[in-house]
Amino acid sequence: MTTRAEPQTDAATQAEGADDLGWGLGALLRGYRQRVTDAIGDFPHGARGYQTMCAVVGGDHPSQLALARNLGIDKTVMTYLVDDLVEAGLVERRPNPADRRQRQVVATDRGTRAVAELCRRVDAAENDLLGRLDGDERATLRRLLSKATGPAPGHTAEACALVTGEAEEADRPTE
Amino acid sequence: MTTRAEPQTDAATQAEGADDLGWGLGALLRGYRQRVTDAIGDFPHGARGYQTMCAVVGGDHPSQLALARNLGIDKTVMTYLVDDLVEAGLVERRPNPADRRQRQVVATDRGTRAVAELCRRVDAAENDLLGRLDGDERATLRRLLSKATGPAPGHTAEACALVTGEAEEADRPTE
DNA sequence: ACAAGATCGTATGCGAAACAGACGATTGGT
DNA sequence: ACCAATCGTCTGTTTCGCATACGATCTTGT
Repeated sequence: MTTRAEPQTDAATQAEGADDLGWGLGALLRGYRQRVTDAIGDFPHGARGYQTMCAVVGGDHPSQLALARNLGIDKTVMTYLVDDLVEAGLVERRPNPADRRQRQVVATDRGTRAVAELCRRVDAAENDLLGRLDGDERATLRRLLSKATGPAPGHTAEACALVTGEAEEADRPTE
Repeated sequence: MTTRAEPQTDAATQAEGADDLGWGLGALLRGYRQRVTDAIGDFPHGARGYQTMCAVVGGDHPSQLALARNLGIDKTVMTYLVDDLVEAGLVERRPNPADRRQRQVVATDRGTRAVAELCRRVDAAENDLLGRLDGDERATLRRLLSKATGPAPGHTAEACALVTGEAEEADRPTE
């Protein structure tokens, strides 16, 4: 069958080199989720719920859909995710006066305070995650990530969507 | 120094600042998966299958379990993932002569060629993903990711596990 | 050599999550 | 007033991770 090849061929090094971006991203995100989940304890939906709260507090999203797109999750998921946050008294759903189809998600005082508290713990978790990097490198990594993904979450949802997958259908002829 | 702008309240900026690492990682990984999925077409298990193939070709993993740990996926998933790769004629399962409990996964010639071909497309997809970054920045990002996650995938699986979440229980009590 | 315990791969069941489709409510345009 | 489009919700399907269990195999102790 001549199936076997030596452990490290040209294709091997090429594979390793071309793939370690995806691998590194995956590994780092895994570590992030793991540590954040540990850090925030029993928050409604774990790291996802926390990130949602951050987006609610940090940016002004006119609708649940904008929120969902920003975070890259499905709108049907956002429904019961917001449900649980409301039930926990962390956010409120209020009809957008400009367009009553949309429901604007705003944080309650308690929600804002909870996020501020969690942010400290998450910050510690992030520093733990990036323990192999010194201060300059951490700042550089954050800056490069931010630059690669586009403007910060809170500002222009449209530009963010370019990276989060929003413009894929528009950009891509067929699938 | 930070990319932080001025728009909102204390809690808002704090939230945004503390969270944009997780957000950036998630957004970038989403973009990566999206583009890679598009690029490789109907590969057995999409981006996951491709990454598995890369690990098979690039590193010498003694067992399916080592492979699964390296990629951060469950061993039960690895079973039928390898099943499908075998069925597609890309890899072969062979008992490890040193330990017949383990099944070593080796790439066939066809699998190696397929990976080499896919690597080119994935490389293009990655360059597209990092379109906002220039050459130096891309190299820096890769370097920082690699440094943050530990040694390269193929070499020391134990050290990789430190970041992928394997050693969480053993490592954390003191930290 | 034999028994006891640990490890690897596989099969199975359960719960969570993503995804697609459909529906009511609402908006804007004609 | 009608029609198309959008938003939020609901439902069903499929996938995925995870925990458990079991047979095969290795390791260790006696």
